[in-house]
Order: sequence, then C-alpha cells, then structure tokens
Amino acid sequence: MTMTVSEAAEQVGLTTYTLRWYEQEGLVEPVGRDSAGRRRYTQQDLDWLILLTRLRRTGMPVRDMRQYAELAREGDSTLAARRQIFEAHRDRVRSRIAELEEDLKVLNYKIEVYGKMEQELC
Amino acid sequence: MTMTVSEAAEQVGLTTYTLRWYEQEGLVEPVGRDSAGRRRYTQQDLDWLILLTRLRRTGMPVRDMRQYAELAREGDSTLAARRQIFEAHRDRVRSRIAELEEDLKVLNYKIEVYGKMEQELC
DNA sequence: GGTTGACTTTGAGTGGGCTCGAACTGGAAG
DNA sequence: CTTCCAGTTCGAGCCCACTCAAAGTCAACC
Repeated sequence: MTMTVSEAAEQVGLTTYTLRWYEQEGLVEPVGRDSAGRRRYTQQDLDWLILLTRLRRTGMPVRDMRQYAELAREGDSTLAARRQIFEAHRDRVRSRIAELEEDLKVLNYKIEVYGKMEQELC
Repeated sequence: MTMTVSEAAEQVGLTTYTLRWYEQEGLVEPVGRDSAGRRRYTQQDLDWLILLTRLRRTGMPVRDMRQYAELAREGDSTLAARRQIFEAHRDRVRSRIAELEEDLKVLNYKIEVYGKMEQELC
C-alpha cells in the first residue's frame, strides 16, 4: 500500500536525496513514518510528487513550487490563487514551446546548409 | 561597422560579462581589438553569438557548445561532424517540445479542475 | 590637462538545484 | 546474536552558468 523512499524515488524518477530535500524545502508536506521512523509514501504522496516533477521540468523554479505547495496546504480558500499560478505558468510554457519551435527552424536550416556544403566538397 | 562589447551585448541579448566569459571559455574565437586593446565585434562575430544563444536556450550545455566551436574553427573537414551534432541536438529539442506539450495538457487539466472546484464552492 | 566613463584583466563570489559523506539506527536474514 | 542493508539526520560539497569587485588603462570631451 505504501512505499519506501527508494521505491517512491524509482516511481517518480527522482533520487532518494532529492525526495528528502523536497520535503525539507517544503515542496512536500512531511511524509508519514513507520514505527522505525522510516518514510512511507502513499499514492497521494506519489501523485503530488509527479505533479511537482511536471512543474519542475517545465521550468518552474523550486521557489514557486514551494509557494504553490504552501497554498495547497491552506485548502480550498486558495483554489483561485493556485489556478492563477497555473495559468501564468501555462503561458510561460506556451511561450517556451514557441521559442523552441523557432530555434528548431534555425537548427533545420543549419543542417540543410551543412548538408549542401558537404555535397559541394565531394 | 564594428561594435563595442556593450553594443554587441545589447544586440545579442547577453551581458558584457557573459560575452567576455564566452570568449574566455572558447565559445567564441578571440575578438578583434582596436588600438587601445578594446574588443570590436564584427557582424560575423554577432552572427556567431546569436547562433550560440539559440543553442544555449535550447538547452545545449556550454561544454557541447565549446566542442562545436572547436570543430567550427577546424574548418570544412568537420562539416559532417557539426551536422551530426545539430541533428542530435534537433532530436533532443523535438523531444523536449513533445514533453512540454504533454506537461501543458496536465496544466490545462489542472486549470479546468480548479475552475470547476471554484464554481462548486460558490 | 583634468575628469569622466567605458573599457581591460584576474580571480573570487553567487544562486539554483541537487548530491553526498559521516555517523547513526532499526529491522530482517542466516 | 551478529551482520547487513536500507533507512535516518545534518551539514558540507558540487556543478553549472554566469556575475561581479578591484585595480588599472585609455580615448573623448570640457
């Protein structure tokens, strides 16, 4: 039912170090412990971590993730604020995709040019 | 015709610090100097820097950019190698875009859910 | 000809995000 | 029981990509 820190790390694609560090940094609320004081991750904990990894890899700074986590802990009264954070972040991600697509064009152009130059040299 | 370091920085969207650092790191070959030893950037220098900024913001590590710069300095014999670097990088950028688009879906879903929850609370 | 201000170099410092070493603890297998 | 392994905490260390402070130089303007 619950998982150890290393199982959780495996599942979400982070290291055990990072999992503990996320907790310490307040990105995750204190995880439940077994009788020996070892962390036990529930599916809910995992879901939350997976969401964090999405935010993280879309470029959200840890500082903003912490702010979001704090809001989430405060309950329903912060729903609108959290939605706004996501909307703002969605805009950034969209811009980022657009930027990458522009850069992709440059890469394609360069590849084409290199290809032609190689031909000419033969 | 040529530009000072601060003009070049302005044009390419980097700081003067970063421009000098890129040169020091071998991402840019030594820039020409005026009689007083001050850097003078040509349009070619700018074009190269602009390409570097594209590579950089698509996530290419400085270490790889340096390798690419070294190949470029070696001349036409490295055309194929450079093309391969770009092709590999293009693949990474494409994957990155795909990943971001997946994450965007999650964001959209979350925004929707938050919206609905807000409605229900009123 | 003095002041200003943008340049020069060198080496040190910063911030973000982990990553790890050390010392310890507790439960399970032989 | 003892050995082993996966945990624990704490603080330190690391890597990357800049960023800046200090001390000096030089051309341009008043």
